[in-house]
Amino acid sequence: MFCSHLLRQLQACARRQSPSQGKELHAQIIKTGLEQCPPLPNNIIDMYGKCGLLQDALHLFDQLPHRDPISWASILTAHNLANLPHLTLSIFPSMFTLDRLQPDHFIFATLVKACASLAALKQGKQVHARFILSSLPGDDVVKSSLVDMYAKCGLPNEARRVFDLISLKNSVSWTAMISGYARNGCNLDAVELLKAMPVKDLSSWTALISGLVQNGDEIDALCIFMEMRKDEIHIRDPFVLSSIIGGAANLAALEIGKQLHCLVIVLGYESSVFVSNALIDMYAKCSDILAAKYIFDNICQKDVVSWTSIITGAAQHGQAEEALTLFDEMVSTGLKPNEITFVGLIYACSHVGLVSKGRYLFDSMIKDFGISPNLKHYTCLLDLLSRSGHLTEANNLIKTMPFEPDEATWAALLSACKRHGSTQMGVSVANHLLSLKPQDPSTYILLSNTYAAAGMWDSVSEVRKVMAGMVRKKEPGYSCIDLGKETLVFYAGEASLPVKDEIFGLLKELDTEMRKRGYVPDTSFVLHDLEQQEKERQLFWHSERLAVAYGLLKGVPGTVIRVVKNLRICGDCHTVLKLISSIVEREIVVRDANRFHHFKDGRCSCSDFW
DNA sequence: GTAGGGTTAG
Repeated sequence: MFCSHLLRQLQACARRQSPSQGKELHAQIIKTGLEQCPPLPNNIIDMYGKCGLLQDALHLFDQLPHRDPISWASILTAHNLANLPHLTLSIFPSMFTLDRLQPDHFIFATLVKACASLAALKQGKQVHARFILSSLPGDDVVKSSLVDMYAKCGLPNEARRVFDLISLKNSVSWTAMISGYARNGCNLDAVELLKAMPVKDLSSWTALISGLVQNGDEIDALCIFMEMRKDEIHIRDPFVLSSIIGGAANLAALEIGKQLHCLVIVLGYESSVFVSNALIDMYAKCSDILAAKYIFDNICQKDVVSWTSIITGAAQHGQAEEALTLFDEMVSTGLKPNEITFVGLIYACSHVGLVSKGRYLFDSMIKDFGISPNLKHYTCLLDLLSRSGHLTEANNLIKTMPFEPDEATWAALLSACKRHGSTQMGVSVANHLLSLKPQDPSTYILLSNTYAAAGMWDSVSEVRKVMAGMVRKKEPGYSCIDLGKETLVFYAGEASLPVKDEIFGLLKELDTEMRKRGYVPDTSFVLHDLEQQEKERQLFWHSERLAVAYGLLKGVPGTVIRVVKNLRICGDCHTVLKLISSIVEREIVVRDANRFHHFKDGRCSCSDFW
């Protein structure tokens, strides 16, 4: 009787996830002498796991004289909950060797989940095989977990094969499969499956929308979100909101982002930390760093993602001191930074040339916070060193770091070689880069200019040939401007331009004023073989200039002009926009494929390096 | 005691 009362209390405590009450309850159970009375021990392990007290769970688990499959399921789940799926898989074999027990369907599902979160296909297949050979291959819950595992390993067709074998599909099975399709770019299959679902619930819509966002199909995600609103689905939890706000962030679509923020308020989800974190990131990526800070300041329970989002936001906007101050504040509140926090911090340092501070943070991350650096950390560090002229050190780093450098890593080094006039190293880096068959058009400009500077004309023409072959396949450069009442997309060149004459007139007028102030067009950013005058004409019609001109003509006077460009901004446009910002005394913010540029009073927040 | 849908990265 007393035992069942304690059992209920344990379960309630696990649901509330209250560690202090849990410990108290355990102490009470020890006092009553019922500690070994089944089923209490397994429930205590489960409670500790759900309250985030893995060490306490393990301590009790190790002391148990008689462990059963439930004890094992509880301790394995505790490891999954603590975000340690690797340990879930590595302690599992002791179930045979130590206790001579066989896994049941609960344990299979837990193991598959661990494989899914690690995207560990090989181990996932091993668990799948063992499940088929076990005496319980018909369990639908395990099958749903397998659907998710195959989807997360990038095999939606494998996932579908298992999905079709589920005898009684519930909301979880459908959601796993829809999410799997959407995440892997099978948008039509995902939409079709949602339509085929007998009872569509909020989870299935959320799975579709967030999968599309994760796969970079934000426009599709927004369309589906509007369809969901039309269907009058009750948004009973904020999952879908944080997803779709992330979509607006990736598109740098400020007006849509603001509307979603309104929806958050209307639906009463302002207090969700997930939503607030997504809003911080959205406003930062939409270049409204003040709004991002406002959201951040108003979060009651800031977590590591809140801090990392605002630190990264400040860093991307060139506010390095602010980012470093925020970091100190974060540490003083007792929160532990994660690996992403350090990417933001080193990035911040590299943009203002704080070399020793950046190096210090890199070392401190390893020594003081026990975080081992990944490729992004090395790329940031390399960027920091090479930007500030430590080219030899940077070159050594790229050769000795324990990761294979990718296009962005080499391009960062090459860009620094160019800036610091190191032709010899530039050529050797360019050769590496070219052999990687780069995807980014601006990489080709960089390569061509490097070879041209070294007088290697054969290599220049080779670069141009490769470039000409791929340019038709690549997305053309464009710039968007959002004026609230309308959003316009401008492509380079003068064809089919709205208010063409007015734009031409304004740009011409500005060009005259710029030349008075010493502007000479830098045609090294034009890759095609053209006469000087024609090259200048090409620059004149670059999409970012058209968008800015339109903003000056049609936007509310005095407001910030915000432009989003899909490629990197060209060097000549960078010079031009600096000049324009001082001539017209307006702040212009351009978000290009890589970073933000705040042009104000003739200067840019990126310190002329991008 | 098990499975799905949410935020941060050059």
